[in-house]
Amino acid sequence: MKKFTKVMKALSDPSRVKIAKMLQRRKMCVCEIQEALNIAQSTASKHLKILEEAGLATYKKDGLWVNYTLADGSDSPYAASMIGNLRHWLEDDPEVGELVRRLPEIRREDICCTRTPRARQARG
Amino acid sequence: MKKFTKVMKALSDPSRVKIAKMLQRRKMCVCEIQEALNIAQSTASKHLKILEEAGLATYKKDGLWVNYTLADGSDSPYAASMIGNLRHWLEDDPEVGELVRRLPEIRREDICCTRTPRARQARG
DNA sequence: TTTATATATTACAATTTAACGATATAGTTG
DNA sequence: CAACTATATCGTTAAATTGTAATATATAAA
Repeated sequence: MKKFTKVMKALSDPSRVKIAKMLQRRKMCVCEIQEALNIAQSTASKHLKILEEAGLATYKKDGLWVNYTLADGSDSPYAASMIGNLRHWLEDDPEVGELVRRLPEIRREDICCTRTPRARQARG
Repeated sequence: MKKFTKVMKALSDPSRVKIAKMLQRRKMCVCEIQEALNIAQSTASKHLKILEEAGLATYKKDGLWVNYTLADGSDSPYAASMIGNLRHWLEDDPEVGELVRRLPEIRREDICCTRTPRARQARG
């Protein structure tokens, strides 16, 4: 029961649904999601944790970066089913559409590394 | 988006999931659900309203009684899908099992009508 | 080893939710 | 119409949720 309601709760928040729909397109790091949704970093991180604990998302560390992807559903049949459904659900939602349209412009190289003096110097 | 998250939110509460699993077996009035879940009448009524507004349940009035059933899903494809999934999901959940086992003993005639003097008199 | 940086965690304010008792409403019965 | 009854709604309270800034952690680079 808990395992089921956890998946439902995870998908009951619009921000998390949007994250899921973006991860459906490509892997993303926390700062890319923060940028795409225009939310605080801690907020993005927390949402991702909730998705992960429901079995809807996973991550792989790559140095400093943490790449989140949609889970394969092996953790939870409920999550598996919802991930499958979300492939076609909400494809024509206006908010999701706008997000997806802007997705190519959301690149980690433009977001994080350029913000500090040292980083700026590094790229000239 | 809202229509989707509404379904998810409705099913993110254990009491409402239990109600859905009971309605899967048979139609029920508010006082039967109140009795089955051992909750206040106003609580049962509110849960049913949330399920109804998500497109997961409907009701038909029959005199004083209001019979709730699972919806046919025509209101929302998301609700339709979840109703379908819930047919097999959680069938072996212990809490749901216990509820379903006790379901035959939950009869409106034993619950509501017998509580007042006049009702008692009416049935001798 | 010091500095930088991407992410996670914590602490807290604001909002939402769930539960209840009390009351209102709608329909029934005498 | 007056009493009764099943359900809905309202007002309140406690708990959970959401979002944020501040801080901690882990990894990389100098």
